[in-house]
Amino acid sequence: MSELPKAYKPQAVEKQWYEKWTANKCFHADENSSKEGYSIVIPPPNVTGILHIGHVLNNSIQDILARRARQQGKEVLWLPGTDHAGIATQTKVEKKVREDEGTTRHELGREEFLKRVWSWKDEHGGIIINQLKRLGCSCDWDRERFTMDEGYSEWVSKVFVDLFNDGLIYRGKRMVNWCPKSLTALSDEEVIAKPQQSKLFFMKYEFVDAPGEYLEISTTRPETLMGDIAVAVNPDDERFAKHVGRKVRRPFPEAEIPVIADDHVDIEFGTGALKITPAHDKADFEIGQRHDLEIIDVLHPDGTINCPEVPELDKLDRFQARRKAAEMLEEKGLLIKVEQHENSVGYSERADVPVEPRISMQWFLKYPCTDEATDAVLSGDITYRPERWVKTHMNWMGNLQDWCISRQLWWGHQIPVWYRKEKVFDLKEAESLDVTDLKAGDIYVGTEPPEDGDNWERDEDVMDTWFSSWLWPFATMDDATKAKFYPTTDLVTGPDIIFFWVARMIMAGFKYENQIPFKNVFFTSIVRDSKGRKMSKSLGNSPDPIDLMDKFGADGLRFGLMRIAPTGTDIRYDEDTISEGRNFANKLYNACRFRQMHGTGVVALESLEKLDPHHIDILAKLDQLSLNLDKAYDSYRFNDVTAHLYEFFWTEYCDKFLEAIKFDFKSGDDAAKQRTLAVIDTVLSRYLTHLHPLMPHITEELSAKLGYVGEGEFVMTTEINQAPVLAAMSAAEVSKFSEQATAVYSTASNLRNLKAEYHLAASKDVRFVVKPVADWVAAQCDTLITLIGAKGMELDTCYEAPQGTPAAVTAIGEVYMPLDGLVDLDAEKARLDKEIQKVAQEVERAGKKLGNEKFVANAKPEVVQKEKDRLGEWENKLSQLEEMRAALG
RNA sequence: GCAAGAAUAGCUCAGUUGGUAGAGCAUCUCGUUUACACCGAGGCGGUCGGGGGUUCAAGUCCCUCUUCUUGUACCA
Repeated sequence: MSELPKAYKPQAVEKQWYEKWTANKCFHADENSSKEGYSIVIPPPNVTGILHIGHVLNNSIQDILARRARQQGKEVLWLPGTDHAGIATQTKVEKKVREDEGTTRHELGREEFLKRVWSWKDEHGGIIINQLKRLGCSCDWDRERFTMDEGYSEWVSKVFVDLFNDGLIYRGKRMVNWCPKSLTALSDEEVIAKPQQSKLFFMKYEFVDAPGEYLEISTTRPETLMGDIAVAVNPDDERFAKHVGRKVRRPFPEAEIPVIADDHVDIEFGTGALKITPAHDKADFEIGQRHDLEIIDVLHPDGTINCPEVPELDKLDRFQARRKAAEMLEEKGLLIKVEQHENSVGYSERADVPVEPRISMQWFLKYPCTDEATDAVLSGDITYRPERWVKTHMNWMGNLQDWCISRQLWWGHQIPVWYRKEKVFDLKEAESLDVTDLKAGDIYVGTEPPEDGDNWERDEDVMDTWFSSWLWPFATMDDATKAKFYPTTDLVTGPDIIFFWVARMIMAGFKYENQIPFKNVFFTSIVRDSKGRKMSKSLGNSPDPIDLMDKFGADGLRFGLMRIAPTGTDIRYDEDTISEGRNFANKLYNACRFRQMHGTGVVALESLEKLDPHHIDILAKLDQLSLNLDKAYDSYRFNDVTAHLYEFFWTEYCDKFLEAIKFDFKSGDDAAKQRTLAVIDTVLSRYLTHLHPLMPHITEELSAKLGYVGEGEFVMTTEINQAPVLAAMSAAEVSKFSEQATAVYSTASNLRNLKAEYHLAASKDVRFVVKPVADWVAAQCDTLITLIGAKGMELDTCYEAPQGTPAAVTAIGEVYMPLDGLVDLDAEKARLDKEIQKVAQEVERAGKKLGNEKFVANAKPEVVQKEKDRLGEWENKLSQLEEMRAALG
């Protein structure tokens, strides 16, 4: 055992322990184990993504749960993996292809492009995994999965085919969310509504039968007016009812369109007349359906105008076209005014551009097992923490829309549908396709390509990434693993993907495994910056966790983050909190270094005989810590876990206990020293085990260095010892010692205070005289001297203090601080008066409360008793203080 | 609009059946005594967002208002 350096350097230590754990297969989950199973599947991060602070929070919690479960003797599976992240990854690679090769994916062709994506994946796919390892994550890496690996892809196809055969998947022409940048359809969940400052254009359409007479219309999208096929008014709108059935003139391309009546139109909004563009607005589309209106699409997929009849606008970008169309209206004298108007616009989650409502042929899924999934959450078979997310979940479940699962991308699971070549055109243009079309023999749906493949053409689209993710809890496991570890125990994820992922996994779980996929869902907080903003790359406010680990260590980062990880709300990220984690690691390290300086070899605690109050006290607090941790873990209160660990070690162990025992080491009494070392070893070895889930590396390091864990053994694989250390001692005796220790500590605090008031904080020459309250005080004087930093402490029941001797009433009795030549009578009088005033106030307050009959009658007996005890103490103190004050004249 | 959450010390946050408001950081004063200055001792700092109510007693329960966050709906 080598002497430890003065400050803890986590970097090398952490790396070394991770390697040791891996080499010894500590993370391996044995599906044949007879132990109780515990399992978590990781929310798979984007395969080419990099770690951000949200991942750190999320995965630290999972690691803490997994490590704690191992310590409780469970067989633990933490199953890791990554997600192919269709749009995000494809977009990245397209950009790279454009930059590096000056070409596009279409020029390269599907096969060549996919080669580029795979090599990008191979190049960057390991980054986030290595970052998780750096963090200390105890995943079973032998079971690492990827949503596009072979077995997983088979599952995805199988599920598609199965749901198709069930009639739950169909193809149809629908109004979908179209991303003009990624050139693909999106699900409703991938559209983010953003409030915007828009312009509301007021324009006028001339009545065909009455030239010079106009109908006023308001719109935010003049660039789509070429697609107008009608103007709608509310049938109850008295202003316009008479116009229904008349025709107005669309300005360009010029056309006569009818005025129709529809309830959807809001009389209050704008002019009360709504232009109907069924191709470019969801509501207009529905109105169009009701009135059997023609659909005129005036946009290209990329958001540019498709309207050769109006050359001024044709091929313009939609936003340029908006301005241009307004100008054209103005030139024609048809623009009345433009108002500022706040509305919200749907943005593509990935590409961050406004989505375009667009009619297009897509594959849709009717969700399976919705009833079972709803019941599972409502009945509590699946627990949500915080519970309020149940409501959010239910709001969504109650308003389910069919899921648009096809994407016009190449990177992903290609839809396993083939069209007979000679009919491919008809089939692709067909209004709808579903299981009934299989019978005609013109489409083929299967996990394997059709045998006469040359006669078939495969659907080009791929599936939404989430269509693979929703199978994650079971598609990642083989049968033996499932038998042991499914359903999984805990799922830890962010509430932002409750619809994307959590809710859908529950439905898939019921559909394919006939049961819930997980028992508890823990939703983490969202980490925000100090101004309360979401962390984002574009804002540049997202700290790099790797930098933080370089600076504070993985353990420090974990501990610091967990200290502020609440169960409910968002957390504001503050680097100072992380540095507290580093400081704590250093404190721990130095406390262990202090132990090491007093000899090698673990000293066993063989007996509780002859232990001092502060020994018993710290052991009692250790036992209490264990109980507190159980409670905090049971309720997933990680900030409580952290707070208990912090408080016990820093305040109770270091600030109080370690200071108190320094006298044992100075005294020269070897037996006393050995007893103290035994207590230290008991506390440290257990404490390091308790702390391990939060700070896995340093706890292994120190346990090994101090010999608490043998060569080839690990804290992480050691079952936690739950038996109380003080089991052999009666509760009454324990509390007697604890009270004595508490009295000593509080007296130390009082006397330090007294010293400070006389500017003697630094002086160690001060002597004290005590009028003790009990016999046991005598044995505590040496400890007190050490704690206070004083020269001596005498007991003298009959002590008569010289006039003006500073004194304090403490838990061990009246204590005097004789100061030769330093006595200032007036100062001491003033100090005592102040103290008396304070105590008198307390006596009055407690007296008043106890004088209140209703309080005594209604409050719980223990509350009343506590108040009585307090009053007694204050009164006692007051009379002592008054006595001392009287002695000064 | 609807729903959920939040508002406590200068900052970040605790405060679990109502019973004398807490921690860390920051700041100030002292201090390198055999672990640790990534430290120790001590101090300063709060009418718990405003207003009402219930109660002997409210940070905690109820009502209401204000501000913020997050969903969600509508948005021509």
